[in-house]
Amino acid sequence: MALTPDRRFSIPTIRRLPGYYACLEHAAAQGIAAISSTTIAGHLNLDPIMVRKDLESIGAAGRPKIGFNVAELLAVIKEFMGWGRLDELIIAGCGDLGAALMGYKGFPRRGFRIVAGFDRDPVLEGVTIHGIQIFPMEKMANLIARLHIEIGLIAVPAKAAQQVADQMITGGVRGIWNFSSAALKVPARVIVQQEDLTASLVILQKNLLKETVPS
Amino acid sequence: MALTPDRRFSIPTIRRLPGYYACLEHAAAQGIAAISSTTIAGHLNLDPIMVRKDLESIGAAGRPKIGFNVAELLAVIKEFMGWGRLDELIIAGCGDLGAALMGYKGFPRRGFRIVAGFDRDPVLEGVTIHGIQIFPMEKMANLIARLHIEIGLIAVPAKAAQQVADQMITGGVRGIWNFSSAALKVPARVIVQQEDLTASLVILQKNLLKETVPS
DNA sequence: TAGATTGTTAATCGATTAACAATC
DNA sequence: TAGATTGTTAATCGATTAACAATC
Repeated sequence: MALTPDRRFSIPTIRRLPGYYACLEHAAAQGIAAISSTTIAGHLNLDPIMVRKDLESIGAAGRPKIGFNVAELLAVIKEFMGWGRLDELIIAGCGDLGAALMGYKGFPRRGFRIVAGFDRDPVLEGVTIHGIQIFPMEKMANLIARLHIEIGLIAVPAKAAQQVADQMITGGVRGIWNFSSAALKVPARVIVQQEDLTASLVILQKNLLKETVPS
Repeated sequence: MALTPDRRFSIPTIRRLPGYYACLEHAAAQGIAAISSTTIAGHLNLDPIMVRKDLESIGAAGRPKIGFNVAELLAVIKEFMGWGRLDELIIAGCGDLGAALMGYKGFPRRGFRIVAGFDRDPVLEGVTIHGIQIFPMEKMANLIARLHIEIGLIAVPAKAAQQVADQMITGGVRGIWNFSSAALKVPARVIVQQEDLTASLVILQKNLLKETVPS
């Protein structure tokens, strides 16, 4: 039996794609039809070879001397990133961070829709934030199951995160995007993507430090 | 002249450290004095060897048979991540996302303080969000210079991002944490850390997909 | 002591960079 | 055609994983 081609995608590549996309949108807005990997790389401070490798890995093809067709490339990235499809999410925790995520325009623009919010606080029950209704936490598992939601966002304090995760898993999510600092215990079949904004900030800081004190 | 030891830190390591920290805090709360790399790894679904390597790279030492001293390890991570120091930031764009970042409790807990917000909208002028005052955009460069701010957060729409970045650089920031999707053009000495939340979401999605269709 | 666990050295793996032939 | 740019194959680099000796 032939092995599935094992569609290999690398996480660094995925992280760079939004940059390429922004760059291409910019070019498209100026009516540019074709763009070279060198030009893209120049805008983003990257190696042109890396750009070509990334694009090749997602199935884009360019033409020697000409470069890559802008419209075509936008379409390929959009397809690969799944920005055409619509994916529904739910969010637990509608405090500051949760409310911001509910209103974050990047999600709908990229095909992600938060269909419901959940919060422990009874004051928020029935309230609508950015057009999304908030329900009591007890209803979460049931709603996840009924709507076949696959991904849940956790934006509750660290102390409550494990319990919330358990309820999400009971409902049937397969992936959790965890904005709390808690280290979640989940069954192997469930995937947790940890998001720690302070880590990003520290990386930036350390890079500044490196700049200041070169070896 | 001796080379500076070229303190090598790897970005993946930095991304994992908050997880270790959370795990250690949990252990500390239970009164556990020492913990093995295997235990930490088990909680976070990682390889114990990787945990040891990470800890070694930031200068932590354990003892055979015993493991790592919890309190000591917490201190080493805190020191390495710079969570003890206080670092001041400013933010441009006080809309949904900006306001959320201004209220994000993870920052003060980790020694980051947003000292001022800036927004184009005159309605917001003088308004205080989460205790942080908002100023008109025109005052940004001057305030950055006066307070010697080194890092600026950009949470404005993509279209306005470049102009805002230029003003930050005029003021003298050395690092920009860019939450907009715009590909910023900056001088070589300025470092941009791009944050694209939808990229994280796509990575989670792709991992779910991989789970479903194993080769 | 015996066994568990660290610390270190080597092997593997994957991502980035380089070299260069193919081609429009 | 000549030159620029892609696509591909090889080399390098860094991070992860493995093996094992040191040690409490």
